Amino acid sequence: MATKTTKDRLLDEAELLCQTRGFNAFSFKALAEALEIKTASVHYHFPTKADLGLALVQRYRERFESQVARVSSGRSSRDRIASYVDIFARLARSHRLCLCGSLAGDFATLSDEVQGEVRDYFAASEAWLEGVLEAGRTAGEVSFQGEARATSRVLIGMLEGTMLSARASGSPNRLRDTKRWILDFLAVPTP
Amino acid sequence: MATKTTKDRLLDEAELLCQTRGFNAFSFKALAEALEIKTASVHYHFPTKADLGLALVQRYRERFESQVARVSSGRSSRDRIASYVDIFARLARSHRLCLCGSLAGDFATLSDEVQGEVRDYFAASEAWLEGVLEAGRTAGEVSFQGEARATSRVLIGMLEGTMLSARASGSPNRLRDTKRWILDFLAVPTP
DNA sequence: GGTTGCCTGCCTATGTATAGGTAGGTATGG
DNA sequence: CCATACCTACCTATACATAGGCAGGCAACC
Repeated sequence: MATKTTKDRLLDEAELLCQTRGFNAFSFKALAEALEIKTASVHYHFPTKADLGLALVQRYRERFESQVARVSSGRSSRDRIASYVDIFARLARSHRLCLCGSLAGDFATLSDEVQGEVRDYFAASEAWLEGVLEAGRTAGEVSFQGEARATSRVLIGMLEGTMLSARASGSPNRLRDTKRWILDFLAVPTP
Repeated sequence: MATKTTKDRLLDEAELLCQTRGFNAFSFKALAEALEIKTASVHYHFPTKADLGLALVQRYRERFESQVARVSSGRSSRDRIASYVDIFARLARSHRLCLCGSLAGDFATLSDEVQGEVRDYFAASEAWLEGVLEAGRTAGEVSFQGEARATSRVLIGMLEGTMLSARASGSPNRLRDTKRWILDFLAVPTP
Protein backbone atom coordinates (compact mmCIF):
# COMPACT_ATOMS: atom_id res chain seq x y z
CA MET A 1 0.00 0.00 0.00
CA ALA A 2 1.12 3.48 -0.81
CA THR A 3 2.16 5.72 2.07
CA LYS A 4 -0.53 8.10 3.17
CA THR A 5 -1.15 11.22 1.17
CA THR A 6 -0.77 14.59 2.84
CA LYS A 7 -4.51 15.06 2.47
CA ASP A 8 -5.23 11.92 4.44
CA ARG A 9 -2.69 12.82 7.07
CA LEU A 10 -4.35 16.22 7.42
CA LEU A 11 -7.71 14.58 7.85
CA ASP A 12 -6.28 12.18 10.43
CA GLU A 13 -4.84 15.02 12.43
CA ALA A 14 -7.94 17.20 12.11
CA GLU A 15 -10.10 14.29 13.23
CA LEU A 16 -7.94 13.71 16.27
CA LEU A 17 -7.97 17.38 17.21
CA CYS A 18 -11.70 17.70 16.64
CA GLN A 19 -12.47 14.65 18.74
CA THR A 20 -10.15 15.65 21.56
CA ARG A 21 -10.49 19.44 21.58
CA GLY A 22 -13.41 20.43 19.37
CA PHE A 23 -13.77 21.87 15.89
CA ASN A 24 -13.33 25.48 17.00
CA ALA A 25 -10.30 24.67 19.11
CA PHE A 26 -7.84 23.75 16.39
CA SER A 27 -6.42 25.85 13.61
CA PHE A 28 -4.81 25.43 10.23
CA LYS A 29 -1.62 26.39 12.00
CA ALA A 30 -1.94 23.46 14.40
CA LEU A 31 -2.49 21.09 11.48
CA ALA A 32 0.44 22.55 9.57
CA GLU A 33 2.77 22.19 12.54
CA ALA A 34 1.72 18.61 13.15
CA LEU A 35 2.64 17.70 9.58
CA GLU A 36 5.63 20.04 9.45
CA ILE A 37 4.33 21.95 6.48
CA LYS A 38 3.07 25.54 6.12
CA THR A 39 -0.47 26.73 6.62
CA ALA A 40 -0.70 27.77 2.98
CA SER A 41 -0.17 24.13 2.04
CA VAL A 42 -3.09 23.12 4.20
CA HIS A 43 -5.22 25.64 2.30
CA TYR A 44 -4.05 24.02 -0.92
CA HIS A 45 -5.77 20.78 0.12
CA PHE A 46 -8.74 22.40 1.89
CA PRO A 47 -9.42 25.94 0.71
CA THR A 48 -11.49 26.85 3.76
CA LYS A 49 -12.09 25.38 7.15
CA ALA A 50 -15.64 24.60 6.13
CA ASP A 51 -14.23 22.49 3.30
CA LEU A 52 -12.05 20.67 5.78
CA GLY A 53 -14.98 20.11 8.09
CA LEU A 54 -17.09 18.70 5.30
CA ALA A 55 -14.36 16.31 4.16
CA LEU A 56 -13.83 15.31 7.77
CA VAL A 57 -17.42 14.45 8.52
CA GLN A 58 -17.93 12.72 5.17
CA ARG A 59 -14.91 10.51 5.64
CA TYR A 60 -15.94 9.80 9.22
CA ARG A 61 -19.41 8.81 8.18
CA GLU A 62 -18.11 6.53 5.43
CA ARG A 63 -15.79 4.75 7.82
CA PHE A 64 -18.48 4.59 10.45
CA GLU A 65 -20.95 3.08 8.00
CA SER A 66 -18.42 0.48 6.96
CA GLN A 67 -17.77 -0.40 10.61
CA VAL A 68 -21.49 -0.72 11.14
CA ALA A 69 -21.79 -2.88 8.03
CA ARG A 70 -19.13 -5.21 9.41
CA VAL A 71 -21.02 -5.32 12.70
CA SER A 72 -24.25 -6.13 10.90
CA SER A 73 -23.13 -9.30 9.18
CA GLY A 74 -24.30 -12.63 10.40
CA ARG A 75 -24.75 -12.61 14.13
CA SER A 76 -27.57 -12.05 16.57
CA SER A 77 -29.11 -8.65 17.22
CA ARG A 78 -27.63 -8.73 20.68
CA ASP A 79 -24.14 -9.28 19.30
CA ARG A 80 -24.62 -6.54 16.76
CA ILE A 81 -25.56 -4.09 19.43
CA ALA A 82 -22.64 -5.17 21.61
CA SER A 83 -20.24 -4.62 18.73
CA TYR A 84 -21.85 -1.32 17.93
CA VAL A 85 -21.32 -0.10 21.46
CA ASP A 86 -17.73 -1.28 21.22
CA ILE A 87 -17.12 1.24 18.45
CA PHE A 88 -17.91 3.99 20.94
CA ALA A 89 -16.04 2.28 23.75
CA ARG A 90 -12.88 2.18 21.64
CA LEU A 91 -13.21 5.89 20.88
CA ALA A 92 -13.67 6.75 24.54
CA ARG A 93 -10.67 4.65 25.52
CA SER A 94 -8.50 6.61 23.14
CA HIS A 95 -9.81 9.80 24.75
CA ARG A 96 -11.88 10.76 21.75
CA LEU A 97 -15.51 11.67 21.32
CA CYS A 98 -17.62 10.53 18.43
CA LEU A 99 -16.78 13.08 15.74
CA CYS A 100 -20.42 13.89 15.12
CA GLY A 101 -21.10 14.18 18.83
CA SER A 102 -18.28 16.66 19.07
CA LEU A 103 -19.59 18.57 16.07
CA ALA A 104 -23.09 18.57 17.54
CA GLY A 105 -21.67 20.53 20.46
CA ASP A 106 -20.42 23.21 18.06
CA PHE A 107 -23.46 22.84 15.83
CA ALA A 108 -24.41 26.50 15.54
CA THR A 109 -20.94 27.45 14.31
CA LEU A 110 -20.85 24.93 11.44
CA SER A 111 -21.56 25.51 7.78
CA ASP A 112 -24.95 24.42 6.48
CA GLU A 113 -23.41 21.48 4.67
CA VAL A 114 -21.63 20.17 7.73
CA GLN A 115 -24.76 20.66 9.82
CA GLY A 116 -26.61 18.56 7.27
CA GLU A 117 -24.05 15.76 7.50
CA VAL A 118 -24.20 15.73 11.29
CA ARG A 119 -27.99 15.66 11.22
CA ASP A 120 -27.88 12.79 8.72
CA TYR A 121 -25.40 10.91 10.86
CA PHE A 122 -27.81 10.88 13.78
CA ALA A 123 -30.78 10.02 11.59
CA ALA A 124 -28.90 7.13 9.98
CA SER A 125 -27.61 5.80 13.29
CA GLU A 126 -31.01 5.96 14.88
CA ALA A 127 -32.60 4.23 11.92
CA TRP A 128 -29.98 1.47 11.91
CA LEU A 129 -30.32 0.76 15.62
CA GLU A 130 -34.09 0.92 15.37
CA GLY A 131 -33.97 -1.79 12.73
CA VAL A 132 -31.71 -4.00 14.79
CA LEU A 133 -33.86 -3.56 17.89
CA GLU A 134 -37.08 -4.31 16.06
CA ALA A 135 -35.66 -7.38 14.30
CA GLY A 136 -34.12 -8.56 17.55
CA ARG A 137 -37.39 -8.24 19.40
CA THR A 138 -39.20 -10.15 16.66
CA ALA A 139 -36.56 -12.88 16.84
CA GLY A 140 -36.79 -12.99 20.64
CA GLU A 141 -33.13 -12.01 21.02
CA VAL A 142 -33.70 -8.76 22.84
CA SER A 143 -36.47 -7.32 24.98
CA PHE A 144 -37.69 -3.79 25.57
CA GLN A 145 -40.97 -1.89 25.94
CA GLY A 146 -42.51 0.59 23.51
CA GLU A 147 -41.39 1.75 20.11
CA ALA A 148 -38.00 0.68 18.80
CA ARG A 149 -37.43 4.20 17.48
CA ALA A 150 -37.74 5.75 20.92
CA THR A 151 -35.36 3.24 22.48
CA SER A 152 -32.94 3.64 19.60
CA ARG A 153 -32.81 7.37 20.16
CA VAL A 154 -32.24 7.28 23.88
CA LEU A 155 -29.59 4.58 23.59
CA ILE A 156 -27.62 6.56 21.04
CA GLY A 157 -27.99 9.61 23.23
CA MET A 158 -26.72 7.51 26.10
CA LEU A 159 -23.63 6.53 24.14
CA GLU A 160 -22.85 10.09 23.10
CA GLY A 161 -23.54 11.41 26.57
CA THR A 162 -21.60 8.83 28.54
CA MET A 163 -18.61 9.55 26.32
CA LEU A 164 -18.85 13.16 27.46
CA SER A 165 -19.19 12.41 31.15
CA ALA A 166 -16.56 9.67 31.04
CA ARG A 167 -14.10 12.17 29.66
CA ALA A 168 -14.98 14.85 32.18
CA SER A 169 -14.66 12.30 34.96
CA GLY A 170 -11.28 11.10 33.72
CA SER A 171 -12.68 7.59 33.25
CA PRO A 172 -12.13 6.67 29.61
CA ASN A 173 -13.03 3.04 30.31
CA ARG A 174 -16.45 3.82 31.65
CA LEU A 175 -18.12 2.87 28.38
CA ARG A 176 -17.63 -0.74 29.45
CA ASP A 177 -20.24 -0.10 32.11
CA THR A 178 -22.53 1.53 29.58
CA LYS A 179 -22.20 -1.54 27.38
CA ARG A 180 -23.01 -3.89 30.22
CA TRP A 181 -25.96 -1.76 31.26
CA ILE A 182 -27.41 -1.72 27.76
CA LEU A 183 -27.01 -5.48 27.32
CA ASP A 184 -28.63 -6.09 30.71
CA PHE A 185 -31.43 -3.73 29.81
CA LEU A 186 -32.08 -5.58 26.55
CA ALA A 187 -31.79 -9.03 28.13
CA VAL A 188 -34.76 -11.31 27.55
CA PRO A 189 -36.25 -12.23 30.94
CA THR A 190 -35.82 -15.91 31.77
CA PRO A 191 -39.17 -17.24 32.96
CA MET B 1 -35.05 43.89 43.08
CA ALA B 2 -32.08 45.86 41.84
CA THR B 3 -31.46 45.88 38.11
CA LYS B 4 -28.85 43.41 37.05
CA THR B 5 -25.22 44.25 37.45
CA THR B 6 -22.99 44.31 34.41
CA LYS B 7 -21.17 41.31 35.81
CA ASP B 8 -24.36 39.30 35.92
CA ARG B 9 -25.36 40.44 32.47
CA LEU B 10 -21.96 39.35 31.21
CA LEU B 11 -22.40 35.96 32.81
CA ASP B 12 -25.89 35.67 31.34
CA GLU B 13 -24.60 36.42 27.87
CA ALA B 14 -21.55 34.17 28.24
CA GLU B 15 -23.76 31.35 29.45
CA LEU B 16 -26.07 31.75 26.50
CA LEU B 17 -23.19 31.80 24.03
CA CYS B 18 -21.47 28.87 25.67
CA GLN B 19 -24.61 26.77 25.68
CA THR B 20 -25.54 27.61 22.11
CA ARG B 21 -22.12 27.86 20.43
CA GLY B 22 -19.46 26.48 22.78
CA PHE B 23 -16.87 28.02 25.05
CA ASN B 24 -14.27 28.40 22.31
CA ALA B 25 -16.75 29.94 19.91
CA PHE B 26 -17.39 33.23 21.66
CA SER B 27 -15.04 36.08 22.46
CA PHE B 28 -14.77 39.00 24.81
CA LYS B 29 -15.63 41.11 21.81
CA ALA B 30 -18.91 39.26 21.35
CA LEU B 31 -19.77 39.80 25.00
CA ALA B 32 -18.82 43.46 24.83
CA GLU B 33 -20.96 44.05 21.76
CA ALA B 34 -23.95 42.30 23.28
CA LEU B 35 -23.80 44.63 26.30
CA GLU B 36 -22.73 47.67 24.27
CA ILE B 37 -19.59 48.19 26.29
CA LYS B 38 -15.89 47.86 25.36
CA THR B 39 -13.83 44.71 25.62
CA ALA B 40 -11.56 46.36 28.18
CA SER B 41 -14.57 46.68 30.44
CA VAL B 42 -15.22 42.98 30.17
CA HIS B 43 -11.64 42.40 31.27
CA TYR B 44 -12.33 44.65 34.24
CA HIS B 45 -14.92 42.17 35.51
CA PHE B 46 -13.14 39.02 34.35
CA PRO B 47 -9.39 39.50 33.91
CA THR B 48 -8.97 36.41 31.74
CA LYS B 49 -11.27 34.07 29.88
CA ALA B 50 -10.37 31.34 32.35
CA ASP B 51 -11.70 33.57 35.14
CA LEU B 52 -14.89 34.07 33.20
CA GLY B 53 -15.19 30.32 32.61
CA LEU B 54 -14.74 29.60 36.28
CA ALA B 55 -17.33 32.17 37.37
CA LEU B 56 -19.66 30.80 34.72
CA VAL B 57 -19.48 27.20 35.80
CA GLN B 58 -19.62 28.07 39.50
CA ARG B 59 -22.73 30.17 39.07
CA TYR B 60 -24.30 27.51 36.88
CA ARG B 61 -23.61 24.83 39.44
CA GLU B 62 -25.06 26.93 42.25
CA ARG B 63 -28.24 27.57 40.34
CA PHE B 64 -28.42 23.98 39.25
CA GLU B 65 -28.03 22.76 42.83
CA SER B 66 -30.77 25.09 43.96
CA GLN B 67 -33.06 23.85 41.22
CA VAL B 68 -32.29 20.31 42.26
CA ALA B 69 -32.95 21.20 45.89
CA ARG B 70 -36.37 22.54 44.92
CA VAL B 71 -37.00 19.33 42.99
CA SER B 72 -35.96 17.26 45.99
CA SER B 73 -38.47 18.59 48.45
CA GLY B 74 -41.43 16.53 49.46
CA ARG B 75 -42.59 14.40 46.61
CA SER B 76 -42.05 10.88 45.39
CA SER B 77 -38.80 9.72 43.82
CA ARG B 78 -40.60 9.37 40.56
CA ASP B 79 -41.75 12.98 40.66
CA ARG B 80 -38.29 14.15 41.58
CA ILE B 81 -36.81 12.40 38.62
CA ALA B 82 -39.51 13.76 36.34
CA SER B 83 -38.81 17.30 37.54
CA TYR B 84 -35.09 16.72 37.21
CA VAL B 85 -35.48 15.70 33.59
CA ASP B 86 -37.64 18.77 33.06
CA ILE B 87 -34.64 20.95 33.88
CA PHE B 88 -32.89 19.48 30.86
CA ALA B 89 -36.00 19.56 28.72
CA ARG B 90 -36.39 23.29 29.34
CA LEU B 91 -32.78 23.89 28.33
CA ALA B 92 -33.19 21.89 25.14
CA ARG B 93 -36.36 23.75 24.27
CA SER B 94 -34.53 27.04 24.48
CA HIS B 95 -31.88 25.59 22.15
CA ARG B 96 -29.29 25.31 24.86
CA LEU B 97 -27.13 22.49 26.08
CA CYS B 98 -26.37 21.83 29.70
CA LEU B 99 -23.47 24.19 30.38
CA CYS B 100 -21.33 21.42 31.80
CA GLY B 101 -22.16 19.13 28.92
CA SER B 102 -21.05 21.83 26.55
CA LEU B 103 -17.87 22.38 28.55
CA ALA B 104 -17.21 18.63 28.60
CA GLY B 105 -17.04 18.78 24.82
CA ASP B 106 -14.26 21.35 25.04
CA PHE B 107 -12.78 19.73 28.12
CA ALA B 108 -9.16 19.55 26.99
CA THR B 109 -9.05 23.27 26.28
CA LEU B 110 -10.25 24.35 29.73
CA SER B 111 -8.20 25.53 32.69
CA ASP B 112 -7.54 23.03 35.45
CA GLU B 113 -9.98 24.79 37.75
CA VAL B 114 -12.80 24.73 35.26
CA GLN B 115 -12.07 21.10 34.46
CA GLY B 116 -12.38 20.37 38.16
CA GLU B 117 -15.75 22.10 38.36
CA VAL B 118 -17.07 20.19 35.39
CA ARG B 119 -15.83 16.92 36.84
CA ASP B 120 -17.48 17.76 40.16
CA TYR B 121 -20.72 18.66 38.43
CA PHE B 122 -20.98 15.20 36.95
CA ALA B 123 -19.95 13.53 40.19
CA ALA B 124 -22.53 15.51 42.17
CA SER B 125 -25.31 14.90 39.67
CA GLU B 126 -24.59 11.20 39.53
CA ALA B 127 -24.51 10.98 43.31
CA TRP B 128 -27.78 12.88 43.66
CA LEU B 129 -29.62 10.74 41.13
CA GLU B 130 -28.14 7.59 42.60
CA GLY B 131 -29.60 8.55 45.98
CA VAL B 132 -33.02 9.24 44.53
CA LEU B 133 -33.01 5.98 42.59
CA GLU B 134 -31.93 3.94 45.58
CA ALA B 135 -34.44 5.56 47.93
CA GLY B 136 -37.15 5.21 45.30
CA ARG B 137 -36.45 1.54 44.84
CA THR B 138 -36.53 0.98 48.59
CA ALA B 139 -39.85 2.81 48.77
CA GLY B 140 -41.23 0.81 45.87
CA GLU B 141 -41.73 3.96 43.79
CA VAL B 142 -39.38 3.05 40.98
CA SER B 143 -37.96 -0.16 39.60
CA PHE B 144 -34.68 -1.01 37.90
CA GLN B 145 -32.07 -3.77 37.88
CA GLY B 146 -28.52 -3.62 39.22
CA GLU B 147 -26.68 -0.87 41.01
CA ALA B 148 -28.27 2.54 41.36
CA ARG B 149 -24.91 4.18 40.57
CA ALA B 150 -24.70 2.47 37.17
CA THR B 151 -28.24 3.48 36.24
CA SER B 152 -27.67 7.00 37.50
CA ARG B 153 -24.64 7.37 35.24
CA VAL B 154 -26.27 6.09 32.10
CA LEU B 155 -29.41 8.17 32.64
CA ILE B 156 -27.43 11.36 33.06
CA GLY B 157 -25.42 10.42 29.99
CA MET B 158 -28.71 9.90 28.19
CA LEU B 159 -29.91 13.37 29.14
CA GLU B 160 -26.68 15.04 28.03
CA GLY B 161 -26.55 13.00 24.85
CA THR B 162 -30.14 13.39 23.77
CA MET B 163 -29.73 17.15 24.15
CA LEU B 164 -26.91 16.91 21.61
CA SER B 165 -28.78 14.77 19.12
CA ALA B 166 -32.00 16.73 19.57
CA ARG B 167 -30.15 19.89 18.63
CA ALA B 168 -28.43 18.30 15.64
CA SER B 169 -31.76 16.91 14.48
CA GLY B 170 -33.48 20.26 14.84
CA SER B 171 -35.91 18.77 17.36
CA PRO B 172 -35.59 20.83 20.53
CA ASN B 173 -38.70 19.21 22.00
CA ARG B 174 -37.36 15.69 21.79
CA LEU B 175 -36.45 15.65 25.47
CA ARG B 176 -40.14 15.07 26.12
CA ASP B 177 -39.67 11.64 24.61
CA THR B 178 -36.58 11.06 26.71
CA LYS B 179 -38.57 11.95 29.82
CA ARG B 180 -41.37 9.58 28.91
CA TRP B 181 -38.90 6.82 28.13
CA ILE B 182 -37.11 7.21 31.46
CA LEU B 183 -40.36 7.22 33.43
CA ASP B 184 -41.56 4.15 31.57
CA PHE B 185 -38.25 2.47 32.19
CA LEU B 186 -38.48 3.18 35.92
CA ALA B 187 -42.14 2.22 36.18
CA VAL B 188 -42.93 -0.42 38.78
CA PRO B 189 -44.46 -3.45 37.01
CA THR B 190 -48.09 -3.96 37.91
CA PRO B 191 -48.60 -7.61 38.78
C1' DG C 1 15.30 12.65 -27.10
C1' DG C 2 14.96 17.24 -26.09
C1' DT C 3 11.59 20.61 -25.37
C1' DT C 4 7.17 22.22 -24.31
C1' DG C 5 3.59 22.50 -21.19
C1' DC C 6 0.61 21.15 -17.65
C1' DC C 7 -0.30 19.32 -12.96
C1' DT C 8 0.76 18.51 -8.13
C1' DG C 9 2.35 19.98 -3.88
C1' DC C 10 4.69 22.81 -1.55
C1' DC C 11 6.72 27.41 -0.62
C1' DT C 12 7.29 32.83 0.64
C1' DA C 13 5.04 36.84 1.42
C1' DT C 14 1.23 39.40 2.54
C1' DG C 15 -3.36 40.87 4.14
C1' DT C 16 -7.44 41.52 7.11
C1' DA C 17 -9.79 40.58 11.09
C1' DT C 18 -10.08 38.80 15.54
C1' DA C 19 -8.56 37.15 20.22
C1' DG C 20 -6.98 37.96 24.50
C1' DG C 21 -4.91 41.18 27.27
C1' DT C 22 -2.63 45.66 29.32
C1' DA C 23 -1.72 50.58 30.69
C1' DG C 24 -3.44 54.37 32.14
C1' DG C 25 -7.06 57.86 32.32
C1' DT C 26 -11.84 59.68 33.67
C1' DA C 27 -16.45 60.25 35.82
C1' DT C 28 -19.28 59.27 39.69
C1' DG C 29 -20.61 58.75 44.34
C1' DG C 30 -20.13 57.40 49.20
C1' DC D 1 -9.96 60.26 49.33
C1' DC D 2 -10.66 56.29 47.27
C1' DA D 3 -13.28 52.51 45.19
C1' DT D 4 -16.12 51.33 41.29
C1' DA D 5 -17.00 50.95 36.63
C1' DC D 6 -16.19 52.39 32.60
C1' DC D 7 -13.28 54.41 28.85
C1' DT D 8 -9.35 55.28 24.99
C1' DA D 9 -5.51 53.51 23.09
C1' DC D 10 -2.52 50.12 22.34
C1' DC D 11 -0.07 45.52 21.95
C1' DT D 12 1.11 40.79 20.44
C1' DA D 13 -0.31 36.64 18.68
C1' DT D 14 -3.32 34.06 16.09
C1' DA D 15 -6.90 32.62 12.54
C1' DC D 16 -8.14 32.21 8.09
C1' DA D 17 -7.13 33.30 3.68
C1' DT D 18 -4.97 34.85 -0.93
C1' DA D 19 -1.45 35.75 -4.59
C1' DG D 20 2.12 34.24 -6.87
C1' DG D 21 6.31 31.43 -7.46
C1' DC D 22 9.08 27.22 -7.97
C1' DA D 23 10.53 22.34 -8.25
C1' DG D 24 9.70 17.89 -9.84
C1' DG D 25 6.97 14.46 -12.42
C1' DC D 26 5.11 13.05 -16.59
C1' DA D 27 3.19 12.97 -20.96
C1' DA D 28 2.79 14.64 -25.82
C1' DC D 29 4.92 15.88 -29.80
C1' DC D 30 8.06 16.81 -33.48
